[in-house]
Amino acid sequence: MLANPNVGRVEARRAATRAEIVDAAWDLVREQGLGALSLRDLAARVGMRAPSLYSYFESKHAIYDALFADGCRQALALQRVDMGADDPRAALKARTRQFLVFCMADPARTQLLFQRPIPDFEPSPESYALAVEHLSETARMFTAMGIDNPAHLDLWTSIVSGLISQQLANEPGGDRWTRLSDDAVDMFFDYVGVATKPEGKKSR
Amino acid sequence: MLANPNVGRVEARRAATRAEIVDAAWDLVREQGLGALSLRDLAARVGMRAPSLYSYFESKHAIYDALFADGCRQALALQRVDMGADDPRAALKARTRQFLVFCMADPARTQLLFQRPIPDFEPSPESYALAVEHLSETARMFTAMGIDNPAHLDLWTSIVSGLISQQLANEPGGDRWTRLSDDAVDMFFDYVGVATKPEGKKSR
DNA sequence: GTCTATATCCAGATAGAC
DNA sequence: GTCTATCTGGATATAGAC
Repeated sequence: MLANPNVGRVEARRAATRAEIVDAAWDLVREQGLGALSLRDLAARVGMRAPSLYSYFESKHAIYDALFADGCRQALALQRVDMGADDPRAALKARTRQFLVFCMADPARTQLLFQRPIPDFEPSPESYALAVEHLSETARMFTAMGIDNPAHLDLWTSIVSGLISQQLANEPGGDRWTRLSDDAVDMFFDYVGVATKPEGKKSR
Repeated sequence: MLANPNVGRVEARRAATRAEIVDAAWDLVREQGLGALSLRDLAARVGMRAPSLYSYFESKHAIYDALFADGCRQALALQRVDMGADDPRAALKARTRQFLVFCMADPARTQLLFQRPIPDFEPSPESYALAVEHLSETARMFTAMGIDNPAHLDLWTSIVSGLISQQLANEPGGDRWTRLSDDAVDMFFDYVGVATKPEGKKSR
């Protein structure tokens, strides 16, 4: 068989259109909420009619799944930027603030990624793997800090998710709960008893 | 005007039917989720047709509102049972366990009361007052324990809501997070620094 | 690939007879 | 108060022309 140089081009075009649809879907759910996403509106956003979307996604669930995967990749990318803090306590504070900003910046995305908002929607295994990787990354960070008790990791994720859910449910747009971020880290670190500064690391 | 003894009877009948509808609505949302509540199904449960519900509630939102108020009253009733613990730490542990059982027993109710699950639904002022009362009751308990910093109350509500949201979102029916209840209380109490046993109170 | 047209189904709410 | 019948509007998804 001969190599067909058009195959790559046409596939790239398709991928670009899919990405355009996903971006438009983010816009819609940001404006109207996760549940309000309709294929009609979404198609209109990208200059199509609803049935044409089926050329790119086999169902509405597949679109949610693409959003889920996309959101996971955004969260992972954020998690990989270096925060430049050597002290574990300061590092977790910085990381937590960063994560809360990420979550508050787009409540619909937060809902989709970290809550269970769409009835009958479950991410595909491939997308779910991205979510697992996000948690694994946190687990690695905890191990590096000397926190190896899985229950402590669960306790921590629930603290963060509590700040987020209270903020979003009771005062979206405000900071009554998110501003407790540093206090939450202190409370948690005091409880699990990790050293605030590993001595003899910073200066050589 | 003469007093009409039938007025009371007919109103009582109406209230009873309303209560019957609310109970049937709880059954439905427990089985199928909050969002799946439809007037047709609800009417069928109580042996009616959908339009007849409008004799008892002026809209679907009014039904959600009645559910919200009813759930608040359940939570308030629970909050008022004496837990028989004099030590603040033990008291909060007992109270928290009780609250988590209440929440896990009916995830749909928990969602309705403590999250923001129905688009465009906001409880009426009268119903919302019940929710405020529930929080006030917790605040009173905290004051009695010597915790008067409002930020600490917010921190606590977010800890509890975090345990609940993680448990419901990631492992409904399990106890991976709810079993951290006592640890959470210890962590919190250690941080806010209240005395575990107020001395000279127990024996007189 | 995209369209029109349609199938199918569902929802909440209202009109008016009884 | 309850019903039938209907209004109005929405949804996802499919068939088939172009």
